[in-house]
Amino acid sequence: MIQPDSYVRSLLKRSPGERVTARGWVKTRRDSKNVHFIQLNDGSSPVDLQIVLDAGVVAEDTIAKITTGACISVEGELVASMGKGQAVELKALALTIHGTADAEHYPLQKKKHTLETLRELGHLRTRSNTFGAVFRVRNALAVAIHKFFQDRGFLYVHTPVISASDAEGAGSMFQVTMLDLEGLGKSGKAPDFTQDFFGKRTFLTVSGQLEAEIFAHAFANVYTFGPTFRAENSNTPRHLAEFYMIEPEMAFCDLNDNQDLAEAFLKSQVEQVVNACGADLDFLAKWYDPELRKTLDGLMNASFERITYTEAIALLNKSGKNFEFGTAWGVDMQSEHERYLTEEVFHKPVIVTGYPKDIKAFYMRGNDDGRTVAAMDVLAPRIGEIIGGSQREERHDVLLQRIRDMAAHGLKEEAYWWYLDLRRFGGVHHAGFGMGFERMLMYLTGMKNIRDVIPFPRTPGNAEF
RNA sequence: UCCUCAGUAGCUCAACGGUAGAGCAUUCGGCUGUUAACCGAAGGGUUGUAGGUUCGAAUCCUACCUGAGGAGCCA
Repeated sequence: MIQPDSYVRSLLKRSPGERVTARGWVKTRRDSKNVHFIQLNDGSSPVDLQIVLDAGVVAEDTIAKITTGACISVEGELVASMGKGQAVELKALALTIHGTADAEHYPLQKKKHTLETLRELGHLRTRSNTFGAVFRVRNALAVAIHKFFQDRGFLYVHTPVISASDAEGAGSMFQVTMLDLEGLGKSGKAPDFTQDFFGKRTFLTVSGQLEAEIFAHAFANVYTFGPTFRAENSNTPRHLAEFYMIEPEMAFCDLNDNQDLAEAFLKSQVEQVVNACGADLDFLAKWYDPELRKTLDGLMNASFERITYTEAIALLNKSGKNFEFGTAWGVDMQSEHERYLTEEVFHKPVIVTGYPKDIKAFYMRGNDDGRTVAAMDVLAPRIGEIIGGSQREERHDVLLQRIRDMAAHGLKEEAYWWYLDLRRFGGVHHAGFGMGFERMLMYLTGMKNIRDVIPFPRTPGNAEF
């Protein structure tokens, strides 16, 4: 295997004269009369290692097999480069071909492909420059998120993927069942879920929040970071059926603390990724979004605007803009409204709080005015809502009444017995939020389709690879 | 799910009612410490699928499939 000091990333920083072995996949080969140049990449760096292979070091028929996509090892000596574009290069003394890539059939060229084409080559797109950069940033972002919370003493909790409850009280969930669907269909009988694997209907989770609240009532500050699933038939560049979500939950926390944390969280992520993946961001900026660095700097340096929903509606009403959808108090804001606020009014992230309770989830804490809840949405330029959260309703009687009021929407009091118990025994004011991992990655990479920031996108009609 | 646009060579695209083309890739040849190298030649197509209109359809019409953008739902 490749040792830490032998990744291409490391080799590029080592000194001329060192004897090393490089391993990886060939990006391209250029031939001269007396010398061959091979661009080698092992996924560790957006910059390739240039291999210099003098004529005669390996047989002619071996050189013919060193084509784009082939996997090779090269032993040699690092030397100062005679050409421009790299400080050091590897002068080959011996070369091994592990796997050839028949040039007539290998689908990746050294030329640029469209992202749509690469999406259909999900098993090979990982070797492209673009997806190398994207997935290194994805890795760095995951590390940054853990570091942010770990530095603050948060406990990382794994909430269940299979769940019997629906955190929002509505929404489309993927059902998990071992019942014989084919047999049921033929018999015409209704399914009996008491006979199913878990003895009740179960689904893939849409959120770990309710379980995270359990942990917040014992560990104070906790966070989840795992996959979530939505069976909605959403066909947009911003939605996936399977995506990753980060959900911190904090006891002794009100909505102001929650906003402070969300803002610090977003800034920390950008700062850490900028520090860890500068070369990748430069590559992405060059090919996909010239404004990327400016956007990221803007987020790090801006003080997020904080307004109430009521103020937001007032701003929209007096904007003079001809929106496709009308704005009125009590109606949720549309994408165009959110974009107007972040992109045209404030030119930076905006935190909107105090939404009407009728358009928000049952667990959000009721405000004293009786008609709004302590909810918050963080809206960012270009991608819209990146974080949604709230202070939770910690008053047992208020929460119980809210659940009963929403029975018509399918909320079952008995299903939330343990959630209500948290308010009966040692309850405390608490708050939290959820952030879509891929949405944040779109922001960081400048990628405009969410399918290009997750290794294997799951969308309606597509579960290839 | 709704609206709009697009499916032509391996890839990126042109031709928009009258003989289907280019660049890149591939193969072959040449040249050069090259930088998504360069120069020359060759091979490569039932124009997404199924119907229809027409003397004639890649081009017009219908349905379906696939992809993209916008909307809704949301993270």
